Amino acid sequence: MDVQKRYFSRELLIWYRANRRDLPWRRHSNPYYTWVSEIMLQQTRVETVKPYFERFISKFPTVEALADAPEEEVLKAWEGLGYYSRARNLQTAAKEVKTQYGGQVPDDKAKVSALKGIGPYTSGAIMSIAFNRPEPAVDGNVMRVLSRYFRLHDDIAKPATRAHMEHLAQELIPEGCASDFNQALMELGALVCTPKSPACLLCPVMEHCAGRLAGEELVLPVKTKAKPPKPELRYAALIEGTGEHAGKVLVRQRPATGLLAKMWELPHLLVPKQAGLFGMNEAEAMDVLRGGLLAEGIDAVPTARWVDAEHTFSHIHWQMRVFRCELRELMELKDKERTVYQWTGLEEMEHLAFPNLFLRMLKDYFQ
DNA sequence: AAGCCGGGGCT
DNA sequence: AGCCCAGGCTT
Repeated sequence: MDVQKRYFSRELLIWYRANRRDLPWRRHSNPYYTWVSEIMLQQTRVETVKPYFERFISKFPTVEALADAPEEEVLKAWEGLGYYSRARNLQTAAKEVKTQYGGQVPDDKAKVSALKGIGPYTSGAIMSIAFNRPEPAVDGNVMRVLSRYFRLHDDIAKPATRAHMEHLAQELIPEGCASDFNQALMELGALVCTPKSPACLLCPVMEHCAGRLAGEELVLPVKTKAKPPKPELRYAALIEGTGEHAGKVLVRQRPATGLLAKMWELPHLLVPKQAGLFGMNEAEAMDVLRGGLLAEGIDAVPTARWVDAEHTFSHIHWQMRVFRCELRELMELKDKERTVYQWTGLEEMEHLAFPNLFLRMLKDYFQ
């Protein structure tokens, strides 16, 4: 192995051992903790994950506790984190680990990889961090670091590039130090070799960083851009209860698959784009909403605009206009057309999982 | 290979 | 306000 590689592995390990962050999932060595943290850390920052991880582990301290929990509780514990299929896959996998492996995460790459929600990165992370096995764990941080240090111009959005990086990353693991080294690589990407303004002067491997020496630290890694999200206009209804439902709001549960699966929301409809409806006036908009609600068995009259809200997913941009509505009549709502409706106040919300968009609107309404 | 899945931080 | 970040699954 050449000097540049040896130097990298040695210096990075030394740096990490002096600079590793004290994180909740690093306080004890427990494969279940490693697993939960790695799933939460997919697409999510450390600072965001910390409080979720603490709450999640106190609610579900073991694989078995997670396997045996009601699904709604798991989803509720994930509320606000996003990518909710992660939570459902994690529980599915926990049931598998409970029944097939006696509740112990197996020290076996093939078995770990076969679990729901665990792909090449996460299996590598679990095998290396929890069991100190010399497996690569190549995430976005690692690809950025390696692209820069070795001055690789391959597009990191391409699967073939990831395969190359995995080979390189495995080669770099110092004998017997897979756990620390893989964490060191990711730690460097998170703290020093950051996407926007890398702190090269603080970097333990700056001297042999080919990207930096070529003055290319800001153009690396090369990555094709994602398509912009598709805009969607939606009209939503804030239907306030009366009588026995006074002080509550009508909410519904989303279908079991697809976007925001099984999460709760305000009733709303997608405004068809054809008729140039983006420029619809208020009265027309309320008419459209009234018709949409009626079609679901809700006889409610929109009375006034309440708030506008925007929310961007990776591929869709929601522009939502919320109207206050007066309820005239409610048909049999429970399980109607397989859609579950419920009146909710702050108390009921404790048990229903909402995406952040609606969570914020409802908290705002109730406070 | 491309599209589907949330949410937040930085400038 | 607009840009960027990013694993795994499904098609």
